[in-house]
Amino acid sequence: MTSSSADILLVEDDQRLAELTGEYLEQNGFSVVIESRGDRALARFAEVKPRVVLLDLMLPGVDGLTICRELRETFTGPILIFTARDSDIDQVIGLEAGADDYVAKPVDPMVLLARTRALLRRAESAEQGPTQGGDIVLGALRISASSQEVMLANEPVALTTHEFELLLLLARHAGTVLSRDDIFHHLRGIDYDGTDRSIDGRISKLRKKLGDTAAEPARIKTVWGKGYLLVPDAWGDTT
Amino acid sequence: MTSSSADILLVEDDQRLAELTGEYLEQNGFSVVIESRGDRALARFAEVKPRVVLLDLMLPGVDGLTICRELRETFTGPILIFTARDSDIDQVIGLEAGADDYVAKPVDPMVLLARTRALLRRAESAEQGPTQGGDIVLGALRISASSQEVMLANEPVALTTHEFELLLLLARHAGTVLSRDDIFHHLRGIDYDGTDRSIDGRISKLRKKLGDTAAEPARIKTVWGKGYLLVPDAWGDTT
DNA sequence: GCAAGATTGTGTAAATGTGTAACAGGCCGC
DNA sequence: GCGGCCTGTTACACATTTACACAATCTTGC
Repeated sequence: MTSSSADILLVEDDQRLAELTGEYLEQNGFSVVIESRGDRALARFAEVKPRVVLLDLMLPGVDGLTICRELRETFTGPILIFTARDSDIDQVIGLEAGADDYVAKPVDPMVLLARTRALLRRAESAEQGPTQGGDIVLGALRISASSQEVMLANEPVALTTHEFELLLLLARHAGTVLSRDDIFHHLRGIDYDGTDRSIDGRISKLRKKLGDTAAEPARIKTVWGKGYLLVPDAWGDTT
Repeated sequence: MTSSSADILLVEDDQRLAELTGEYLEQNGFSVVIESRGDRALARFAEVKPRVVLLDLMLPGVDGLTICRELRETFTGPILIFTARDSDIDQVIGLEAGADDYVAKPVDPMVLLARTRALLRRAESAEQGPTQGGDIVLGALRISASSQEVMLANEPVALTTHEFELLLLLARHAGTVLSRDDIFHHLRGIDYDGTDRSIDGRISKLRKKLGDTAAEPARIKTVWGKGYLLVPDAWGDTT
């Protein structure tokens, strides 16, 4: 389940090309999963949960554009189409199907890498949102990123560095479920191995310090099987 | 004059090409400002404050890449480079200079339009925050994909992960019959074996939690021999 | 280098979700 | 109305996931 997550899902039926490309991307720091069958692309996507999808259109059996559209129903991250079908009109159709980029084959892996990076750069910098730099205020909760201080109802809350960073992460994405995998990526830059319970421990401490209980968590909720979620409006009045 | 704002800043020294392209973009709903001199691009940018910059690299006097880098220091929106310099390595350099896309000249205005739209789509949807995209509202039913929360008539409905995903799927395709096979594909990525009753059970629980009865299902209907269907307008008034 | 504190990993009981089987009906063509 | 197939519902064994205490390891200030 969470066991096989990766940065990039590469959907390409030409085995040799796929492996070559995948290797190049991996040499440059990405983890890659290759899927050669179009009809399994969606299933594989659900399993791998990649940050970006590289999609060949010419797949046996299934139309790549259909995959692209169906992906877009659930996936907000970047989709890059790379294909031999390279007329102007094909490009337009591909982009309107929801793709973010459209590259003609044959494509130098170097170019693919540069474009993938450009897509991720944009998608993930935007993800952090405009709250990035300064303070976050949610009702009576105030978090100052610069001074590493947290105030709740005008009382300072003493947090350790990691507790603070976890809270900050949750607050930046307030109202969004963050999986343990997300949390590991943001806080440590590594994949979650699926067994580690240290996040749980940190959440537990955070809840205690913020006056929340696991039995009836109003502020930091557990979304079973998914992760944790900071509730935006459960922090009392701004005073 | 200084107040002249526009959607697109087009930096291109070939007068004829610039006008042709600009016209096409304007016909498609964008306001365009053309700047032919590279050394004035930054000043013009500050004046126009466009949502996106289309940048030719081969400008007399100034290096387009330098403009791109300098733009990036203040501009977070999309930059698209279109140029005659089209080797792989040029692309990589352009993208690493902070550009979001790199297109070879000559380029069909249609393609330029499609790519501009794709860039804006991503840049501006991200700007609105992550909660925006995944929400579905049908009358008094509100589903938030990002927080995995369901509200019915302003009351939260407690659903398990699978119940939630099933409801989300039905709601995304509201008004369309989804077969068990469709549901299996979307939720588990595998074929329906024809005997599994787990979907039925989940539908049953969903109906109960959403105040629907199987005898007279107004909200989630059974289409006999086909599958299930979420009725779009059976959820009461928006309140 | 020491001690206090922070961080990470592990074990385990408890909580929660899930498929399955079984039975009771309902729908359909004839 | 009849038989065959499809669906609704529920209970329950089973699997998964979580909370939290505790121990091991790592930092940090002094």
